[in-house]
Amino acid sequence: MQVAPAPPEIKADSLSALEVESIELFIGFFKLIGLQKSVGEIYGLLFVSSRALAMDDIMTRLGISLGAASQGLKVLRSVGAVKSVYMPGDRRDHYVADLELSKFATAFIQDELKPRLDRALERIGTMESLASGMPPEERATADERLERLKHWLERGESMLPWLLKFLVK
Amino acid sequence: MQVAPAPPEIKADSLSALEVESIELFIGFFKLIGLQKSVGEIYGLLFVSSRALAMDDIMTRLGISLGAASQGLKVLRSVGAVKSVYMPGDRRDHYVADLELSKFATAFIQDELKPRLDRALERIGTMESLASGMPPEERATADERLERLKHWLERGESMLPWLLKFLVK
DNA sequence: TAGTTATTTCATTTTTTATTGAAGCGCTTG
DNA sequence: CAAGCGCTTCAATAAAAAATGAAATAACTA
Repeated sequence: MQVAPAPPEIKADSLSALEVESIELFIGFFKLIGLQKSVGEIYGLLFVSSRALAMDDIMTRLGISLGAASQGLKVLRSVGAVKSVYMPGDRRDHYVADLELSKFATAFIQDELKPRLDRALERIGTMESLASGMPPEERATADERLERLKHWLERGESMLPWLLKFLVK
Repeated sequence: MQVAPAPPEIKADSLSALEVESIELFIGFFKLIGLQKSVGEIYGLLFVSSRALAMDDIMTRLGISLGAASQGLKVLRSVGAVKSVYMPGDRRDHYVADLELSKFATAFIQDELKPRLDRALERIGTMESLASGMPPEERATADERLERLKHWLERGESMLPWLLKFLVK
Protein backbone atom coordinates (compact mmCIF):
# COMPACT_ATOMS: atom_id res chain seq x y z
CA MET A 1 0.00 0.00 0.00
CA GLN A 2 1.20 3.38 -1.04
CA VAL A 3 1.66 6.08 1.55
CA ALA A 4 0.29 9.43 0.46
CA PRO A 5 3.06 11.96 -0.23
CA ALA A 6 3.48 14.47 2.57
CA PRO A 7 1.67 17.71 1.76
CA PRO A 8 4.18 20.26 0.46
CA GLU A 9 5.31 22.08 3.56
CA ILE A 10 3.73 25.51 3.77
CA LYS A 11 6.54 28.01 3.46
CA ALA A 12 6.35 30.82 5.94
CA ASP A 13 6.03 33.35 3.15
CA SER A 14 6.92 32.05 -0.21
CA LEU A 15 9.96 33.35 -2.01
CA SER A 16 10.03 34.67 -5.55
CA ALA A 17 11.90 32.73 -8.23
CA LEU A 18 14.51 35.48 -8.28
CA GLU A 19 15.03 35.19 -4.56
CA VAL A 20 15.37 31.43 -4.77
CA GLU A 21 18.04 31.70 -7.46
CA SER A 22 19.94 34.27 -5.49
CA ILE A 23 19.75 32.24 -2.30
CA GLU A 24 20.95 29.07 -4.00
CA LEU A 25 23.77 30.94 -5.68
CA PHE A 26 25.06 32.33 -2.42
CA ILE A 27 24.57 29.13 -0.44
CA GLY A 28 26.90 27.44 -2.93
CA PHE A 29 29.37 30.29 -2.98
CA PHE A 30 29.55 30.68 0.78
CA LYS A 31 29.91 26.97 1.42
CA LEU A 32 33.05 27.10 -0.66
CA ILE A 33 34.60 29.49 1.82
CA GLY A 34 33.36 27.53 4.80
CA LEU A 35 30.24 29.46 5.71
CA GLN A 36 27.06 27.62 6.54
CA LYS A 37 23.86 27.36 4.64
CA SER A 38 21.86 29.80 6.76
CA VAL A 39 24.48 32.50 6.21
CA GLY A 40 24.22 32.05 2.47
CA GLU A 41 20.44 32.11 2.64
CA ILE A 42 20.38 35.39 4.47
CA TYR A 43 22.85 37.07 2.18
CA GLY A 44 21.11 35.70 -0.89
CA LEU A 45 17.82 37.14 0.27
CA LEU A 46 19.28 40.54 1.08
CA PHE A 47 21.23 40.66 -2.17
CA VAL A 48 18.12 40.89 -4.31
CA SER A 49 16.02 42.87 -1.85
CA SER A 50 15.36 46.45 -2.82
CA ARG A 51 14.64 47.40 0.77
CA ALA A 52 16.29 46.79 4.12
CA LEU A 53 14.96 43.84 6.09
CA ALA A 54 14.60 43.37 9.84
CA MET A 55 15.65 40.16 11.52
CA ASP A 56 12.14 38.86 11.83
CA ASP A 57 11.45 39.57 8.15
CA ILE A 58 14.43 37.36 7.43
CA MET A 59 13.26 34.62 9.79
CA THR A 60 9.79 34.62 8.33
CA ARG A 61 10.76 34.75 4.67
CA LEU A 62 13.38 32.04 4.98
CA GLY A 63 11.61 29.97 7.59
CA ILE A 64 14.67 29.79 9.83
CA SER A 65 14.87 30.11 13.58
CA LEU A 66 15.58 33.16 15.68
CA GLY A 67 18.95 31.77 16.64
CA ALA A 68 20.01 30.99 13.11
CA ALA A 69 19.02 34.47 11.93
CA SER A 70 20.85 36.17 14.77
CA GLN A 71 24.00 34.12 14.33
CA GLY A 72 23.94 34.36 10.57
CA LEU A 73 23.70 38.14 10.72
CA LYS A 74 26.50 38.21 13.24
CA VAL A 75 28.78 36.33 10.84
CA LEU A 76 27.76 38.53 7.93
CA ARG A 77 28.42 41.68 9.94
CA SER A 78 31.79 40.36 11.03
CA VAL A 79 32.95 39.95 7.44
CA GLY A 80 31.38 43.24 6.43
CA ALA A 81 28.91 41.56 4.07
CA VAL A 82 25.93 43.24 5.59
CA LYS A 83 25.30 46.55 7.25
CA SER A 84 22.41 47.90 9.26
CA VAL A 85 20.59 51.02 8.21
CA TYR A 86 18.44 53.30 10.30
CA MET A 87 14.70 53.12 9.78
CA PRO A 88 12.81 56.05 11.33
CA GLY A 89 10.09 54.98 13.70
CA ASP A 90 11.19 51.36 13.98
CA ARG A 91 13.19 50.04 16.86
CA ARG A 92 14.41 47.02 14.99
CA ASP A 93 17.70 46.87 13.15
CA HIS A 94 17.32 46.70 9.40
CA TYR A 95 19.89 45.10 7.18
CA VAL A 96 21.09 45.58 3.63
CA ALA A 97 23.65 43.59 1.68
CA ASP A 98 27.01 45.21 1.18
CA LEU A 99 27.69 44.79 -2.53
CA GLU A 100 31.46 44.84 -2.25
CA LEU A 101 31.75 41.15 -3.03
CA SER A 102 35.51 41.14 -2.74
CA LYS A 103 35.14 41.40 1.01
CA PHE A 104 34.25 37.75 1.29
CA ALA A 105 37.27 36.64 -0.59
CA THR A 106 39.45 38.99 1.37
CA ALA A 107 38.08 37.77 4.69
CA PHE A 108 38.60 34.20 3.60
CA ILE A 109 42.18 34.75 2.55
CA GLN A 110 43.12 36.67 5.66
CA ASP A 111 41.19 34.65 8.22
CA GLU A 112 41.54 31.15 6.82
CA LEU A 113 44.16 30.79 4.17
CA LYS A 114 46.97 32.98 5.51
CA PRO A 115 46.88 31.61 9.08
CA ARG A 116 46.94 28.05 7.79
CA LEU A 117 49.90 28.68 5.56
CA ASP A 118 51.74 30.30 8.45
CA ARG A 119 50.95 27.39 10.72
CA ALA A 120 52.10 24.91 8.09
CA LEU A 121 55.41 26.75 7.70
CA GLU A 122 55.89 26.65 11.46
CA ARG A 123 55.32 22.92 11.44
CA ILE A 124 57.93 22.50 8.76
CA GLY A 125 60.44 24.17 11.06
CA THR A 126 59.60 21.64 13.75
CA MET A 127 59.84 18.81 11.29
CA GLU A 128 63.25 19.92 10.08
CA SER A 129 64.57 19.69 13.64
CA LEU A 130 63.00 16.31 14.11
CA ALA A 131 64.47 15.03 10.86
CA SER A 132 67.97 16.13 11.85
CA GLY A 133 68.11 13.38 14.47
CA MET A 134 67.36 10.54 12.09
CA PRO A 135 69.55 7.90 10.43
CA PRO A 136 71.17 9.36 7.28
CA GLU A 137 69.09 7.45 4.75
CA GLU A 138 65.71 8.40 6.12
CA ARG A 139 66.97 11.84 6.88
CA ALA A 140 67.86 12.47 3.27
CA THR A 141 64.33 11.56 2.17
CA ALA A 142 62.72 13.73 4.80
CA ASP A 143 64.97 16.71 4.13
CA GLU A 144 64.32 16.67 0.43
CA ARG A 145 60.58 16.47 0.84
CA LEU A 146 60.42 19.13 3.51
CA GLU A 147 62.45 21.42 1.35
CA ARG A 148 60.04 20.90 -1.49
CA LEU A 149 56.98 21.46 0.64
CA LYS A 150 58.48 24.58 2.12
CA HIS A 151 59.22 26.01 -1.29
CA TRP A 152 55.73 25.38 -2.45
CA LEU A 153 54.11 26.90 0.60
CA GLU A 154 56.34 29.97 0.42
CA ARG A 155 55.38 30.34 -3.18
CA GLY A 156 51.73 30.15 -2.23
CA GLU A 157 52.20 32.69 0.50
CA SER A 158 53.99 35.06 -1.83
CA MET A 159 51.00 35.00 -4.11
CA LEU A 160 48.48 36.13 -1.53
CA PRO A 161 49.18 39.88 -1.61
CA TRP A 162 48.89 39.82 -5.37
CA LEU A 163 45.68 37.83 -5.18
CA LEU A 164 44.22 40.27 -2.67
CA LYS A 165 45.08 43.21 -4.85
CA PHE A 166 43.52 41.55 -7.85
CA LEU A 167 40.29 40.74 -6.06
CA VAL A 168 39.87 44.12 -4.43
CA LYS A 169 40.46 45.63 -7.85
CA MET B 1 35.20 12.78 43.86
CA GLN B 2 37.59 12.98 40.97
CA VAL B 3 37.29 10.52 38.12
CA ALA B 4 40.63 9.06 37.05
CA PRO B 5 41.70 10.26 33.61
CA ALA B 6 41.15 7.66 30.92
CA PRO B 7 44.36 5.74 30.18
CA PRO B 8 45.97 7.18 27.06
CA GLU B 9 44.56 5.07 24.25
CA ILE B 10 47.08 2.53 23.02
CA LYS B 11 47.82 3.50 19.43
CA ALA B 12 47.91 0.58 17.03
CA ASP B 13 51.58 1.23 16.35
CA SER B 14 52.73 4.50 17.63
CA LEU B 15 53.71 7.23 15.23
CA SER B 16 56.94 9.21 15.37
CA ALA B 17 56.84 12.89 16.22
CA LEU B 18 57.77 13.66 12.61
CA GLU B 19 54.89 11.60 11.33
CA VAL B 20 52.46 13.28 13.69
CA GLU B 21 53.54 16.74 12.51
CA SER B 22 53.21 15.74 8.90
CA ILE B 23 49.80 14.18 9.44
CA GLU B 24 48.49 17.23 11.26
CA LEU B 25 49.86 19.53 8.60
CA PHE B 26 48.12 17.68 5.81
CA ILE B 27 44.86 17.16 7.68
CA GLY B 28 44.65 20.94 7.99
CA PHE B 29 45.69 21.58 4.43
CA PHE B 30 43.33 19.04 2.91
CA LYS B 31 40.37 20.16 4.97
CA LEU B 32 40.77 23.55 3.38
CA ILE B 33 40.11 22.04 -0.01
CA GLY B 34 37.24 19.93 1.26
CA LEU B 35 38.95 16.58 1.79
CA GLN B 36 38.28 14.62 4.91
CA LYS B 37 40.50 13.89 7.83
CA SER B 38 41.35 10.31 6.91
CA VAL B 39 42.58 11.43 3.49
CA GLY B 40 44.90 13.95 5.10
CA GLU B 41 46.14 11.36 7.56
CA ILE B 42 47.08 8.92 4.84
CA TYR B 43 48.85 11.49 2.73
CA GLY B 44 50.64 12.91 5.76
CA LEU B 45 51.94 9.48 6.69
CA LEU B 46 53.10 8.68 3.16
CA PHE B 47 54.69 12.08 2.74
CA VAL B 48 57.37 11.42 5.34
CA SER B 49 57.72 7.72 4.70
CA SER B 50 60.96 6.69 3.03
CA ARG B 51 59.41 3.47 1.79
CA ALA B 52 56.19 2.50 0.06
CA LEU B 53 53.39 1.34 2.35
CA ALA B 54 50.70 -1.26 1.78
CA MET B 55 47.10 -0.58 2.70
CA ASP B 56 47.26 -2.62 5.85
CA ASP B 57 50.42 -0.82 6.98
CA ILE B 58 48.44 2.37 6.65
CA MET B 59 45.48 0.98 8.56
CA THR B 60 47.66 -0.29 11.35
CA ARG B 61 49.88 2.76 11.73
CA LEU B 62 46.98 5.21 11.67
CA GLY B 63 44.46 3.03 13.47
CA ILE B 64 41.80 3.55 10.83
CA SER B 65 39.43 1.03 9.31
CA LEU B 66 39.77 -0.98 6.15
CA GLY B 67 37.04 1.04 4.50
CA ALA B 68 38.55 4.38 5.41
CA ALA B 69 41.96 3.33 4.11
CA SER B 70 40.51 1.99 0.87
CA GLN B 71 38.36 5.05 0.25
CA GLY B 72 41.07 7.48 1.28
CA LEU B 73 43.52 5.91 -1.14
CA LYS B 74 40.89 6.00 -3.85
CA VAL B 75 40.50 9.74 -3.41
CA LEU B 76 44.23 10.29 -3.31
CA ARG B 77 44.71 8.25 -6.47
CA SER B 78 41.95 10.16 -8.19
CA VAL B 79 43.70 13.50 -7.62
CA GLY B 80 47.06 11.99 -8.44
CA ALA B 81 48.43 12.59 -4.95
CA VAL B 82 49.54 9.02 -4.51
CA LYS B 83 50.78 6.31 -6.82
CA SER B 84 51.31 2.61 -6.38
CA VAL B 85 54.69 1.03 -6.94
CA TYR B 86 55.49 -2.59 -7.66
CA MET B 87 57.01 -4.59 -4.84
CA PRO B 88 58.51 -7.91 -6.00
CA GLY B 89 57.17 -10.91 -4.15
CA ASP B 90 54.24 -9.11 -2.58
CA ARG B 91 50.72 -9.25 -3.91
CA ARG B 92 49.63 -6.12 -2.15
CA ASP B 93 49.68 -2.68 -3.72
CA HIS B 94 52.21 -0.35 -2.18
CA TYR B 95 51.78 3.38 -2.17
CA VAL B 96 54.07 6.36 -2.23
CA ALA B 97 53.18 10.04 -2.03
CA ASP B 98 53.41 12.00 -5.22
CA LEU B 99 55.41 15.08 -4.30
CA GLU B 100 53.94 17.32 -6.97
CA LEU B 101 51.97 19.34 -4.46
CA SER B 102 50.47 21.58 -7.09
CA LYS B 103 48.24 18.71 -8.13
CA PHE B 104 45.98 19.24 -5.15
CA ALA B 105 45.49 22.87 -5.90
CA THR B 106 44.94 22.11 -9.55
CA ALA B 107 42.37 19.42 -8.80
CA PHE B 108 40.61 21.76 -6.42
CA ILE B 109 40.45 24.59 -8.90
CA GLN B 110 39.26 22.43 -11.76
CA ASP B 111 36.87 20.18 -9.87
CA GLU B 112 35.43 22.59 -7.33
CA LEU B 113 36.08 26.21 -8.07
CA LYS B 114 35.61 26.34 -11.84
CA PRO B 115 32.33 24.38 -11.94
CA ARG B 116 30.88 26.54 -9.20
CA LEU B 117 31.78 29.74 -10.94
CA ASP B 118 30.24 28.43 -14.14
CA ARG B 119 27.08 27.42 -12.34
CA ALA B 120 26.86 30.82 -10.68
CA LEU B 121 27.17 32.60 -14.02
CA GLU B 122 24.40 30.41 -15.40
CA ARG B 123 22.19 31.39 -12.51
CA ILE B 124 22.83 35.04 -13.17
CA GLY B 125 21.50 34.54 -16.68
CA THR B 126 18.32 33.08 -15.23
CA MET B 127 18.06 35.90 -12.74
CA GLU B 128 18.42 38.54 -15.42
CA SER B 129 15.41 37.10 -17.24
CA LEU B 130 13.43 36.96 -14.04
CA ALA B 131 14.29 40.55 -13.20
CA SER B 132 13.15 41.78 -16.60
CA GLY B 133 9.55 41.09 -15.64
CA MET B 134 9.55 43.20 -12.50
CA PRO B 135 8.21 46.67 -11.69
CA PRO B 136 10.72 49.32 -12.81
CA GLU B 137 11.89 50.34 -9.34
CA GLU B 138 12.76 46.84 -8.14
CA ARG B 139 14.05 45.96 -11.54
CA ALA B 140 16.60 48.75 -11.45
CA THR B 141 17.97 47.51 -8.13
CA ALA B 142 18.15 43.92 -9.30
CA ASP B 143 19.77 44.79 -12.62
CA GLU B 144 22.47 46.86 -11.03
CA ARG B 145 23.35 44.21 -8.51
CA LEU B 146 23.32 41.38 -10.99
CA GLU B 147 25.59 43.33 -13.26
CA ARG B 148 28.00 43.86 -10.43
CA LEU B 149 27.97 40.24 -9.38
CA LYS B 150 28.49 39.12 -12.94
CA HIS B 151 31.45 41.38 -13.36
CA TRP B 152 33.04 40.09 -10.25
CA LEU B 153 32.53 36.44 -11.09
CA GLU B 154 33.86 36.93 -14.61
CA ARG B 155 36.88 38.58 -13.14
CA GLY B 156 37.39 35.63 -10.82
CA GLU B 157 37.02 33.22 -13.67
CA SER B 158 39.52 35.11 -15.78
CA MET B 159 42.05 34.72 -13.03
CA LEU B 160 41.91 30.94 -12.85
CA PRO B 161 44.16 30.14 -15.82
CA TRP B 162 46.78 32.49 -14.46
CA LEU B 163 46.48 30.98 -11.02
CA LEU B 164 46.86 27.48 -12.39
CA LYS B 165 49.96 28.47 -14.32
CA PHE B 166 51.46 30.06 -11.25
CA LEU B 167 50.84 27.05 -9.05
CA VAL B 168 52.07 24.48 -11.53
CA LYS B 169 55.16 26.61 -11.97
C1' DT C 1 11.81 53.07 36.40
C1' DA C 2 8.67 49.36 35.10
C1' DG C 3 7.27 47.29 31.28
C1' DT C 4 7.90 46.03 26.63
C1' DT C 5 10.30 44.71 22.60
C1' DA C 6 14.52 43.34 20.10
C1' DT C 7 18.52 40.59 20.19
C1' DT C 8 22.02 37.33 21.85
C1' DT C 9 23.47 33.12 23.89
C1' DC C 10 23.76 28.40 24.54
C1' DA C 11 22.13 23.65 25.99
C1' DT C 12 19.50 20.49 23.39
C1' DT C 13 17.95 18.40 19.16
C1' DT C 14 18.27 17.63 14.38
C1' DT C 15 20.73 17.07 10.26
C1' DT C 16 24.72 16.12 7.78
C1' DT C 17 29.03 13.97 7.07
C1' DA C 18 32.58 10.52 7.96
C1' DT C 19 33.87 5.98 9.60
C1' DT C 20 33.30 1.23 10.41
C1' DG C 21 33.39 -3.58 9.22
C1' DA C 22 31.04 -7.53 7.20
C1' DA C 23 29.74 -9.31 2.67
C1' DG C 24 31.30 -10.20 -1.64
C1' DC C 25 34.22 -9.75 -5.92
C1' DG C 26 38.17 -10.97 -8.53
C1' DC C 27 43.03 -12.21 -8.84
C1' DT C 28 46.53 -15.27 -7.77
C1' DT C 29 48.52 -19.60 -6.83
C1' DG C 30 49.18 -24.24 -5.24
C1' DC D 1 39.78 -25.05 -10.04
C1' DA D 2 39.37 -24.42 -5.10
C1' DA D 3 41.06 -21.90 -1.40
C1' DG D 4 43.20 -17.77 0.20
C1' DC D 5 44.20 -13.04 0.02
C1' DG D 6 43.73 -8.15 -1.12
C1' DC D 7 40.65 -4.92 -2.08
C1' DT D 8 36.15 -2.50 -2.78
C1' DT D 9 31.47 -1.53 -1.55
C1' DC D 10 27.83 -0.13 1.19
C1' DA D 11 24.37 -0.48 4.96
C1' DA D 12 24.76 0.60 9.65
C1' DT D 13 26.86 3.45 13.19
C1' DA D 14 29.40 7.15 15.13
C1' DA D 15 31.04 11.73 15.08
C1' DA D 16 30.73 16.47 13.79
C1' DA D 17 28.28 20.50 12.43
C1' DA D 18 24.24 23.30 12.19
C1' DA D 19 19.64 24.70 13.70
C1' DT D 20 16.31 25.32 17.27
C1' DG D 21 14.07 27.88 20.84
C1' DA D 22 13.78 29.07 25.71
C1' DA D 23 16.12 31.90 28.91
C1' DA D 24 19.09 35.80 29.69
C1' DT D 25 20.36 40.29 28.31
C1' DA D 26 20.20 44.72 26.26
C1' DA D 27 17.77 48.63 24.39
C1' DC D 28 14.12 51.48 24.20
C1' DT D 29 9.68 54.01 25.79
C1' DA D 30 5.87 55.43 28.16
